[in-house]
Amino acid sequence: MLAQAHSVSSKATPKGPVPVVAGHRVESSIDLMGAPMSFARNAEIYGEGEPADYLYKVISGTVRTYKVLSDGRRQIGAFYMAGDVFGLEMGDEHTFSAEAITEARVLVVKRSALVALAERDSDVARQLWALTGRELSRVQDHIMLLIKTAQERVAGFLLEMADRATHDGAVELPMSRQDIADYLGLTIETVSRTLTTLENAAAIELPSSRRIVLRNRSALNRLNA
Amino acid sequence: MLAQAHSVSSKATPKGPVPVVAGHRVESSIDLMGAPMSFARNAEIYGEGEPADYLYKVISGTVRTYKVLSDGRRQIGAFYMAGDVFGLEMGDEHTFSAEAITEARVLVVKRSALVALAERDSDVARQLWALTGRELSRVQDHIMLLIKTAQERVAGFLLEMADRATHDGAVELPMSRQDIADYLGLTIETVSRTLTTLENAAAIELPSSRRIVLRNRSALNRLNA
DNA sequence: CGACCATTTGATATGGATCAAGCGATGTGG
DNA sequence: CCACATCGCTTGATCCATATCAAATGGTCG
Repeated sequence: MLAQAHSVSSKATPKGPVPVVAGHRVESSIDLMGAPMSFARNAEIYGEGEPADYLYKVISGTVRTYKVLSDGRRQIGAFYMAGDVFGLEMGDEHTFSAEAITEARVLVVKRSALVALAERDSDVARQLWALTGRELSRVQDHIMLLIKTAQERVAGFLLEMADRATHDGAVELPMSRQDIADYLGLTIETVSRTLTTLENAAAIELPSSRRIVLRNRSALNRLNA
Repeated sequence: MLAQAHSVSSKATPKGPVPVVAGHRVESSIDLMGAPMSFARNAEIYGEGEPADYLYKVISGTVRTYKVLSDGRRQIGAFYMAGDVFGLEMGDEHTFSAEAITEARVLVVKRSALVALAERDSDVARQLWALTGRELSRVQDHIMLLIKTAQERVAGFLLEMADRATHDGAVELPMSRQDIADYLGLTIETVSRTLTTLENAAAIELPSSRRIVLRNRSALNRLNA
């Protein structure tokens, strides 16, 4: 349940003026209808199968969505960072679970309110459609990653993250090796080994395990096939 | 180019009353705006990167969408059969290529017309959104397939096809082993071997290579994890 | 009938998984 | 403030599922 999930971390504090997230004026109506909430590291935001009454927009921090198969294998569907919207469903249940990877602030928006608004405002309707469409291309790209070799998957992942989490010249990874492995359909050991291989090939540098400098983008792009 | 692609197969024959495809009254407005076209086996319907000015609805036959990586690996995104809509894009270019697997009849609908209509008719807008959403869940399911073992992928594929192409007790496969392999991220040999394994395990029967009887669904479902 | 193409089957190779230590950073209790 | 437990990550050794290479079989069409 949503209520329960929220109780995991903190009080909902809908404080006065809703914060405006950088860029993305396309989804302005979403921003205006939400209430900000905080989630602690590893807190559940919602679970698979729960009613999808809300959608979410990341203000700060990182969120993962995932599914767990009966035998425990976990597939991470996506990582969401500042500005990204997640949890928007066509059906009435969430098809993935969502957890905060880091301490995270998230705008929570009632879906029924948006859908009702979309009924009369074709602009809002288009925005909702666009969100679903953006998600679709993301997932399609993800599929293309999953058919590649380990090196290609890791290179692809690094390039993807480089566009989203670069701080003074280095990619800042908020997620663990296990998260990366479960996103790429590999094991933690393979991810680790592949990173060291890339480091030895002078394609990247690893100042620390969560901090990666892309030394040779074209080499990574080449792997990206 | 669309024009060129179409010339591959046959003349566009927009004959009088548009045929109404079984069920799916949800997309009625789409049905009403389209012109039927025929495509020969293996004919290209559109290519990756071409302008996405049209969307398509299968009347009969089967269509595959796919991408080819620089080194020739091909990933099939989906198989579309009677009633399925494909080629609907958010951007202005097709992100996959599309080909007829069998002789196919397809309703071709101008996207701009639909989008314009959606602007004023929130029902049409919702239908377009729903189509994108349906595609999204299909792709998400596909991802879950791609992280599994060969047996699980093939079992999952058979169950998926069973819901869409069963004729008097047998699944009728319109696509080749190569198509299946490229859909599942396996080789043709692995697909073939897996099928014989499943046959030996009495889970399926193979009267012919394109005809499969599901003898033990629960066994397949179990593999589906 | 013969040629061609799709599929199956067989033999071997290999990329990534698994099993198993080691190592470094982080935090906790004494 | 240090010693030690813990956790996340890396590295090493081995195994195995699937790929690759190769050939045989079967089905289809001119």
